[in-house]
Amino acid sequence: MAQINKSYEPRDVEKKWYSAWLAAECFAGRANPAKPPYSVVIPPPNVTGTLTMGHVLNNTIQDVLIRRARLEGREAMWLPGTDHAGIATQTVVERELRKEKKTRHHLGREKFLERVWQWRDEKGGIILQQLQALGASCDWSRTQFTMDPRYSEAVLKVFVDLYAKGHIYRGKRMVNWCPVSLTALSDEEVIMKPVKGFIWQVRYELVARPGEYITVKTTRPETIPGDVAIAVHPADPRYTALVGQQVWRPLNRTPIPIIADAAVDQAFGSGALKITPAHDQVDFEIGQRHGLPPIDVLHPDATLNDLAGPELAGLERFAGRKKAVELLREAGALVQEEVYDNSVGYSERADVPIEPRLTWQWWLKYPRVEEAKAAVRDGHIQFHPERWSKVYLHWLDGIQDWCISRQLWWGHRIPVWYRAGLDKEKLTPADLADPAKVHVSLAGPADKTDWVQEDDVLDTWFSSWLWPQATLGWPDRDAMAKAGFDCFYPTATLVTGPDIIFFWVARMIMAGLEYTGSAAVEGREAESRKPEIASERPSPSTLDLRPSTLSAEELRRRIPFRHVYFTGIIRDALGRKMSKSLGNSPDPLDLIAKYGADGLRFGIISLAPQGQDIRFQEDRIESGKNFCNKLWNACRFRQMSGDMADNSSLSAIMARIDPAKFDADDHAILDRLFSTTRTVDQAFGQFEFSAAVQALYGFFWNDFCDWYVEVSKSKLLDPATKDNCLAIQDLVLRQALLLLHPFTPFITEELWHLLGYGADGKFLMRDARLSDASHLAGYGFPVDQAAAAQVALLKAVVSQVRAFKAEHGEASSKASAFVVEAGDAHWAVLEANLAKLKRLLGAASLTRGAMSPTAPAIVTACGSWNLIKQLQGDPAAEKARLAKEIETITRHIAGTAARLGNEAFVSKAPPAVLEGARQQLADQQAKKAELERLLAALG
RNA sequence: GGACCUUUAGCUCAGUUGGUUAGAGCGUUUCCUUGACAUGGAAAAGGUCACUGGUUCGAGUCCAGUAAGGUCCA
Repeated sequence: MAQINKSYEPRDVEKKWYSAWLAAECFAGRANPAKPPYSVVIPPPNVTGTLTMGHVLNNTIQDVLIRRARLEGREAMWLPGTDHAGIATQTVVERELRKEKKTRHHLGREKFLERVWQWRDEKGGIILQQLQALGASCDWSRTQFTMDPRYSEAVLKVFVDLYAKGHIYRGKRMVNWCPVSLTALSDEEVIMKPVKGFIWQVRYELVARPGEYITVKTTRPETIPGDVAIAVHPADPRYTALVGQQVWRPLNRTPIPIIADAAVDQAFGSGALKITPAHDQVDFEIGQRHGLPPIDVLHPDATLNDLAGPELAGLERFAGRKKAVELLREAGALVQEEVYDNSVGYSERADVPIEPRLTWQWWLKYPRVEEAKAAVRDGHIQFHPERWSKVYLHWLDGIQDWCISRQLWWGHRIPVWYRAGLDKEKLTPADLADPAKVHVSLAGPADKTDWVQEDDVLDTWFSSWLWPQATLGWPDRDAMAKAGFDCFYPTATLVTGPDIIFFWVARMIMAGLEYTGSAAVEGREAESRKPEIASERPSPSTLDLRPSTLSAEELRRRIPFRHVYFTGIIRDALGRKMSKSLGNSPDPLDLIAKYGADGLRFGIISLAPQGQDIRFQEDRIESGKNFCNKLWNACRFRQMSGDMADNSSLSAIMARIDPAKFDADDHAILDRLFSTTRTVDQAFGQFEFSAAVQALYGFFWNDFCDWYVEVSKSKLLDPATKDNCLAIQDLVLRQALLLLHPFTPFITEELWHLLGYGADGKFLMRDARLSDASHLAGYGFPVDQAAAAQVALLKAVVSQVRAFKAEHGEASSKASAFVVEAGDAHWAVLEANLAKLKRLLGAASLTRGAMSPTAPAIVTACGSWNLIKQLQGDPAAEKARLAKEIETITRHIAGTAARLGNEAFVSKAPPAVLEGARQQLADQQAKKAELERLLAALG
């Protein structure tokens, strides 16, 4: 057996085992009727992404779950992959092109896409390699990409199907337009930010009554040329007389009407509102009601166009705003300029203010909204922490149609074809429903020359919402059988951040409910034989969304996952989000190099309690590393302590243990092993990973290393106890390695083999099985609670006496002499543990005898102790010390006595509590009496 | 404006259904290189559990309110 080095060096160990695991296909999850399945799909990182601390936390938790499931004997399968990330990826490649002084338009769509694929093949998916460094035990043979041909087909099939069912429609509506990326964004991709700006009061002169004005407030004077009306509330007495009149629009001077509309807020500003239908959602709706056509004064890149008038045309929008203010001032239309705190929507990706813009887009009316609520409300899907379900349900209550088209090239091109020669901008609802004009199918029209395909691609989330089922082969029956769909769907747990609860979690649930379950798949097959497009499609406004028809059983079969664990967000030490621009995010690979993957994993889990954001502290990662070193050295101690015996199985080790030879410490450590096993079991059940890690840390470091290993040192010298002690160490180390393995996979695998728990070709991670507490107890060891209590007593005494020594200036290692005055029972306990105690206390002698009045003394739970020093103690100081202790104990006695003197407490408190208090009082009084005796003896 | 979260030691956080003198890690101070580990050991100092009321024999824990900070939605 190889000798264990003095300190743990992670680098080589990690490399060695990861390749060994890969070579032995330890990560493979295969449908296996003999084992209960446990599956997890990775939240696919952007293909452009690199590993962040957020990924570290998220993927460590997934790996912990998967590795624990393996040890519990489940068929564990963790499915990895990446997301094509439309805008992000396209932006990366366009940036490369810019260095060559080119744009994607120079290349054309086809060449550009070739270029993107080339980029993907060369540089995409680095993050998956990085996950390997972290130890992620994904089944890499299943790696998926949302643009893979089979996956893409699933995406497009869903589009065609939802179109056929009337859930998808094309409409010219107000969207969030990103003037940098030149594409529509969904509401979820817009970040509201507070912005300090101005609001301007502008007056519009009445055409019929020169010199009289109506005043409005606006933050966007550059859009005034797009004004088509001034609106007031119909019940506003200030303006009733003016409704129907005309005013002069002050820029691009034209008469526009004053109209009345109930949507106007009378309390805002003057109560009059300028109506610019092309640039504001509310204005658009008001314009629609009054038959006022919008005037769009902006180009797609948000520069002002000719409709803005000659002075403004060509200006960038913020320059245009300044210019518009100048023009208004010159024209005498500007009444006032005020500082104003506004809330402005920013494009998440490009970080510029979005423009509300009227464009033709494809929209989805969500399927299965009611069922999606029921699935969570009725507990078929459980959120951890539970409170997120409220956020989820609230979003579903106010759900808006999803803008699924994007004006990008990289993505799933929408499978819609328009008859050549049609003006796409001018299609009526009737045209859109006419198969002779618009064709929707997977294969496309038979005669492609006569048709033109839609330019737009689908929102990336329209592919990732199918992730749990499409990665398992859906909807292709052969692929599903091969991937083990029936075994692994629904997946067990989704681990993700609450920031994508709407983007992704909710949508996956709806997609799962719509498209999985045996009935749904059968149904689809029947449907696909029908013509793709119904001749009479319901118009979107009258679409009859099907009521909830899924039984509870069907819901359980269709949901994509049973549990959703929401991680916290990793923040820096100041509580700020980690971001590239702030540069406050450490590189996880640096941390792995510095602390080891296991140290990083252990550290990140230990500082991530359920449901809270996490302030990152590198010192916690360092203590993860230190823990690994402690584990390492405890095993090293075992190896140095005696020859290795049969460790090949749990029962082999158990057979080496003879309970008849147990002393109190043996009982106590086994008691703690069992209770820690239970604690960890429970923590997993409640998704409390940091609690599990803390329990293991405390058990291993404090109970095992600080106490049991120390007492072992004298037990190992005695041939009568040596073998038993080694066997108990072997048992504790084995179980500790098993319990720790999900958190620290590399070091535990290494030690597993170094200590002979696993044979060659067998792996802790794959072949070992975790025994729960009741299974361990099944070996019939009588864990003696009285013995465990005795150890607790000894620990308290040892700690007290050590402090006593330190207080009197004796180093813990100094061989001191103690005289103890104790009753027979207490002395019996001390005597039985004499060798251990002398070692733990650094005592040259520990004898029973009468107290000396001059030597320093202390009252412990096991009698009174003298510390015999070469020089005599200082009686005055000793007196003062004892007096202070008496004062403290007297205070405690008063408190306890007061509680017991309370009639209500005595009559109402439970007997155990009452008895505890009485015992406490007795102990306190005894201690006080002893202290007083010592004080009196000093004279 | 609505909803949720947080407030406990110098810092970051635990504290499960209310029950002895409120815990951990890091940091600080003192001592110790003894044969697993200085990535270590032994000890010490450090808390009015944000605030105000209430329920209770008993509140860090339950209830109501206030304040501060944060997140999401509109």
